[in-house]
Amino acid sequence: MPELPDVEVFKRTIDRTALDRQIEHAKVSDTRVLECSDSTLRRNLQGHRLTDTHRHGKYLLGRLDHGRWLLVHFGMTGYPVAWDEPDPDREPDHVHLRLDFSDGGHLAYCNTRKLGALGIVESPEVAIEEHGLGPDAFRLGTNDFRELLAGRRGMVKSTLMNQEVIAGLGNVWTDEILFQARLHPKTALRELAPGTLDTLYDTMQTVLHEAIDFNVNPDDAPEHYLLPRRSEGEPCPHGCGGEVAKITVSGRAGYYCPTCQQRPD
DNA sequence: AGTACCACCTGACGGC
DNA sequence: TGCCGTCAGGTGGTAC
Repeated sequence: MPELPDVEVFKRTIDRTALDRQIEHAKVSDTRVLECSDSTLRRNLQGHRLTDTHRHGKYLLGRLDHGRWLLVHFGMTGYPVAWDEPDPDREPDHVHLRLDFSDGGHLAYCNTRKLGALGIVESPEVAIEEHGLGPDAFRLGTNDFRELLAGRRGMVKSTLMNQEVIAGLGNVWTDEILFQARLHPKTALRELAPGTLDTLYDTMQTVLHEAIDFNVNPDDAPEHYLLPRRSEGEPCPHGCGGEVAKITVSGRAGYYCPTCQQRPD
């Protein structure tokens, strides 16, 4: 599930627990998510420090003190875990990479489903280029947003989820944004008035920032959020009296309120 | 260009 | 209890 808000929360965890700490040892325990060799990863980490992090969409990049960057993608089930217990083997489940700091702390990359990525890249720009990512959803203005979507003929949900257009939105947060903007997921972009696109942009910014503020924890979401009600038959969080329904858009399961989110016609 | 579907992978959950 | 099918959902590839 890690999308932009989740990865931003992960970034803050890593900033708080790992920056400027000497990496004494890097242990790779699962090579299936590596985009580089095991030895390249270890060689670039051991004896070095992370000095800064940068998030682009769902990717997290950590600058190392030699200038190259650690690239991390969390896939659907990835997350970082930091702990300070002296015993490095008391680690969480599904660890793929564990960093042991010289002062005794640890940071692990965990990922149950092994759909993710770890690698070493020259720069964030190179990584963005190689993965064909559009601009990050937080680093574009309302004019950029309108221009990026202008001339596209797809459905609004599919387009927002397309990382080549805008980087950061996945299934869950796209649904939330469309619910709050009261747009049907299958609305064709070309049907949207420019003013509606501006509203959609504002909603996207608001929802993503709020999500980070409540640490992406569904239990802490505001009352009017769809997030804790992502299943068929749940009462509409806008209180319209309708029920949450499931819809398939481009092969992805989406949730929405058929009463609040009508297709324009 | 856009849609649809599959594969990757594994844990959770519902049905019987 | 326990097996089994289905779902989850990010990315990437293919077919149309």
